Amino acid sequence: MSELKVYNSLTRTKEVFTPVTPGYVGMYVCGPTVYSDVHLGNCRTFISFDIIYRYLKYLGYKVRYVRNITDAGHLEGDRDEGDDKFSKKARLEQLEPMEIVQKYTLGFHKVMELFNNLPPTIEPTATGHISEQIEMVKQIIANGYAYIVDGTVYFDVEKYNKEKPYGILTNRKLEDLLEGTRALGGQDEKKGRLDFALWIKAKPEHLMQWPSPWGMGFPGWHIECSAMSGKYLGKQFDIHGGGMDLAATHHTNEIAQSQACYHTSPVNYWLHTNMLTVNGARMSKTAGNGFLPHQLFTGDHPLLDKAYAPMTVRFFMLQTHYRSTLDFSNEALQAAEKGLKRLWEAYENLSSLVYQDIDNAQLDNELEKRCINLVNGFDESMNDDFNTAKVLANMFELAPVINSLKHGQVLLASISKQTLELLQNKFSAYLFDIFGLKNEKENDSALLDGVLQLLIQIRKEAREKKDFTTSDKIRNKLQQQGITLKDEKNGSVSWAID
RNA sequence: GGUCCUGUGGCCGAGUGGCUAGGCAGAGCUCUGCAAAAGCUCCUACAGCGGUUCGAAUCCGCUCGGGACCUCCA
Repeated sequence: MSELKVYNSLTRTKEVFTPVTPGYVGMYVCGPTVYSDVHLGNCRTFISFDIIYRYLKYLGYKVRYVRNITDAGHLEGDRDEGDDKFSKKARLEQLEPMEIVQKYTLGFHKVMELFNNLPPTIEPTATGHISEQIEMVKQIIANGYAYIVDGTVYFDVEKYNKEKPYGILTNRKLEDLLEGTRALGGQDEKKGRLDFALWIKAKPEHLMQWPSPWGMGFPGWHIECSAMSGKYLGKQFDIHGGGMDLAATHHTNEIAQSQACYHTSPVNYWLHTNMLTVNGARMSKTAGNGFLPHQLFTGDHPLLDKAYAPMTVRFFMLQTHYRSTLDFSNEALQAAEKGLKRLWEAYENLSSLVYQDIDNAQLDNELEKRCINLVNGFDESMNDDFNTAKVLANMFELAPVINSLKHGQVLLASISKQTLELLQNKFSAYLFDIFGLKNEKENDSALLDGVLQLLIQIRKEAREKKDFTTSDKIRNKLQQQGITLKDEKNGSVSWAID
């Protein structure tokens, strides 16, 4: 089998993945800022990394997956004045800041569960790691890369850049960055216009503030990830992930902070997911074009024709590579819904096949070989920077083969028992364990099936008497209720909920 | 302005220089009391113009279009 290769933003190439400690992987993903509902763009990133997490586990790695909850300190805009988002929202909703945090953290977890994302192994909060952040800031000051102005601590970017390339992650030179930076207000305190705050002095009216060696304040925008990844994954760890929008500022500053503190590059592989777009423009909180998950599940949104199930959305996202932009549209979602249905039917057909060793002479070597190649292609594609779309294409190529085996167009003995088992095992592993899909039909109760079996029996008797009026009535009425009856080749009848 | 990404058939989308990805939609056929489902077949595209090459969707250059980041955002 091939080796796992991942696209590393730091080097802008695909590299063979070699963890720091053989057999173990440390992965940090930037989590949500919990002052409002997560939108689908946020969800895309978390789903992408959920797949990556699941695949690493499938490969046999023991993975420590850390995803933070940002619940402190983010300012509105690039200013040293102004409230943090939690205080502002708290005033609007007349709640304690920690009530806001609680509310949206619970909402976030609920959404992650609906999408069937596995929880991270550690989910640390910024407010729970204030002292770690303060210690890190102290160390950066001690190392000479930060300065204090009236209770606020700034990182000295220009000094840092003399030793290490500050813009390494996005391939930018400091001069270019300085040129591109617009003059913003409230920057008089800073020595350099790219300098960013590690610790921010709080005004008396700030609701969230903590004591520090520099007075009452709150942590800067980027230090929490550096402090918490360092604490749980070490000074140098394997994978750091997040949305592409975080690379230029947040991740760039994380690298600088960790270098300045520990004198080591914190992350070996930087993985960035691309944006979800609506009509070609990026979905974002501030642009107001965000879809909330519940709007999608209920269809309650002006741009949506109907409701879509969480698994349809998950599948929709799997059809595109995580580093490509994905455009959100009704047409694309409907296509995904139908495609997923077809895949489930193929999977159900596959699982129902029981091998019968009738005659080995009927083995179709060509078909056998084709099946094996397509199945082995699953791992090959995933090893190529998690190409989920390619895996799905192979599955769809196998679907007609599976369906033919089931419906008798092709004899089951055309493939060997081992190959059938290989298909069954790999489909199951990929659909459930790696892609994290679940069959929403599973909720169907035994009771419903019992009732339908009765109707199917009555219809069968009617058909035997050529009483098609009755038989069609049963089928049509059930269809109106959203239940489809299918007369199979062998005379049995199956049913499905649309 | 700077740093990048991107342009694939009606739509969505994968793509390692040579072997028509795949899905959805559409058309025809087989099966069937009729449907549905399933199977088979058809629809062979790579923004434009040059270049490299025996051979380019894939590499290079230019032109045009779209997008992201440089300011909180996954």
